[in-house]
Amino acid sequence: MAKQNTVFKDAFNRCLKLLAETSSLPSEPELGATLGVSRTTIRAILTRMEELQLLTWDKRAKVVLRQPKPEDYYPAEETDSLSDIIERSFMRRILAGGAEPGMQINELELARDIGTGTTSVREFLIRFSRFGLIEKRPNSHWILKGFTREFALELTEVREMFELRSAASFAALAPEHPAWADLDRIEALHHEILGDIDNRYKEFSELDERFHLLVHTSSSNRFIVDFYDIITIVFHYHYQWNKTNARERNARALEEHLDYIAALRSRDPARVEAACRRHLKSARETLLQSIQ
Amino acid sequence: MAKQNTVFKDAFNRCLKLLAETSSLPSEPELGATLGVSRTTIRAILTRMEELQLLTWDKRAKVVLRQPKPEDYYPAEETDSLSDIIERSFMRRILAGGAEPGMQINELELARDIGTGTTSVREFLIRFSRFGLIEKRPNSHWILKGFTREFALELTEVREMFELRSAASFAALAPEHPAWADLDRIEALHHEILGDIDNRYKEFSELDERFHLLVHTSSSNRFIVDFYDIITIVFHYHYQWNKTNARERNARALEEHLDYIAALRSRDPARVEAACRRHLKSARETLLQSIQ
DNA sequence: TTTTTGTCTTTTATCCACAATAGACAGTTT
DNA sequence: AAACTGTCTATTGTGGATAAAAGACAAAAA
Repeated sequence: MAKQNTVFKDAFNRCLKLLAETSSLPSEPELGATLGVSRTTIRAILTRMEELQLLTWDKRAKVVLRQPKPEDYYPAEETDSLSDIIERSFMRRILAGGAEPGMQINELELARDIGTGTTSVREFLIRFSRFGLIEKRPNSHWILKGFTREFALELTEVREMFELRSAASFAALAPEHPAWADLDRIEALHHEILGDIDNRYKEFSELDERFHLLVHTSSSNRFIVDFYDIITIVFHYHYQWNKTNARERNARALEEHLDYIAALRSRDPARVEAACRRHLKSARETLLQSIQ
Repeated sequence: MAKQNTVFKDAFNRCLKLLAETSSLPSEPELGATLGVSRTTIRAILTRMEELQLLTWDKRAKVVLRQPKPEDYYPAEETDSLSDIIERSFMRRILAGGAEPGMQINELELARDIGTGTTSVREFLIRFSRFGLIEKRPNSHWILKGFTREFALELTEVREMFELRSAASFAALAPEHPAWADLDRIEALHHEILGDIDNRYKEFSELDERFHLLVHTSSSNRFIVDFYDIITIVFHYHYQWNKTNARERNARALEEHLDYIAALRSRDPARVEAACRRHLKSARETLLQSIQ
């Protein structure tokens, strides 16, 4: 097959949820805007819905006939884009499987393993190479540089440089800048999660990403913001892998965040720097600890 | 054709130069190591040389029959790898041609224009995207973000952060570290070029890259070193494009480098920082000036 | 006039095929 | 024994084909 229709399937599933809430659907362009797909895809969705007798569709009239049933949805594993699948397989191999630094990575073998063509694997590896974990030998294989202590130290060194600078710009933002409102919402979520930490500590990872990304964004520097992708992917897979003491670690990080947020609000550069450094230091220690 | 044999042609040309200097060639593995290619390619080269009656080849005996003539060489344009060709075409389009920020980039059109397949163009764009000049809309086109003033400012901001830190580490290197010897050679070249600036000012660009890369390398941080690629490519194409006052600009930069080098030698952090800042400031001004 | 729909074209994502290149291994030479 | 060559296999780089998805444009409806 030339192209997976995951965009269609995913949009179809999301459209089913919309359908559950109304008795008729809006115009094709409007649906497209809502679901973030083109009209071509919308029309394919409507056609499929008609087939399933979920609605009648005649030009503008889209009348809902019945509520969607669980079997109307496409299974979740069919809605993941190929690049997501490749990313997950690859990260599992290099993080979980005993992947030694220096190991060779073979495009063909990886592709066979995942059950996909080589082109997609190749493109993934090229994209992934900017994270500094693999390196290409032209006309030959890739080399795994490995998720080592050095990697973590180099990553955190740059992260700290960037975040200190971003935090300083954040504190200097005009009071009417929308970032302050985002910060309010994020702070409120911190309190919520801390209030029910035993049950909700797992939500930290996502909140952490949101918070730090907000800080980095205020640098208004594409290189700084883009770099945060590396942090995100490393921490994302890392949290999945290393779960020891997650509750305590997250509770502590939440407290540090609150301190950091208060410092940002004070707009006092020295205080911002101190709070930021304190949090980054403990984030680095957590990461290093989990490496060996 | 499935794959261009540019590796063969380029290695063949380089092997001709080796051949001009001796009466017989070394073993296949040794030749391979010298030219940086596999034995398969070496054997293809030897076969071709036999065909051209440049040598007789029987197992270990490779006797040179005659000196290579100019027509024995493959033309230079056939030895460039496809990705280099694509890079050049692309940079010409976006730097020289009236490429407005926000413009759409079309893989198919670009491929037709360059006379190549879409796969190669696509892979180039993915690799190139880390330079922050283009951005992908999934399932759709790329957007040119443009070589704008903001781009230059964001680039130099990060560059300055990284270089200040690298310069500080450089000054702290042990005296026996090989980087000091590299620095000596680079400094000597500075004096040579300055001594004949009217004729040799064009050599600055390459020397500049070598010097700054040496400094960045001493950070021992892959992200900092990798980032220097972006600087390199931007300045590389930029110098080709903007040549006004090149002689004066380069002379001034060479003087600043010498000052910077002396500061590194002094190992005095304050002096290093001052010299580094001074040079980076003028480098930034030069870049910004040439943008509009 | 503005938005929507029907229809059609273009482009992207992906697989596959094949030449170029790398690399493995056994036998041969020094 | 160590290095080299002959031969063979495996992998990479690249063009081409095709379904999915985007998007252009005119006709139709509000």
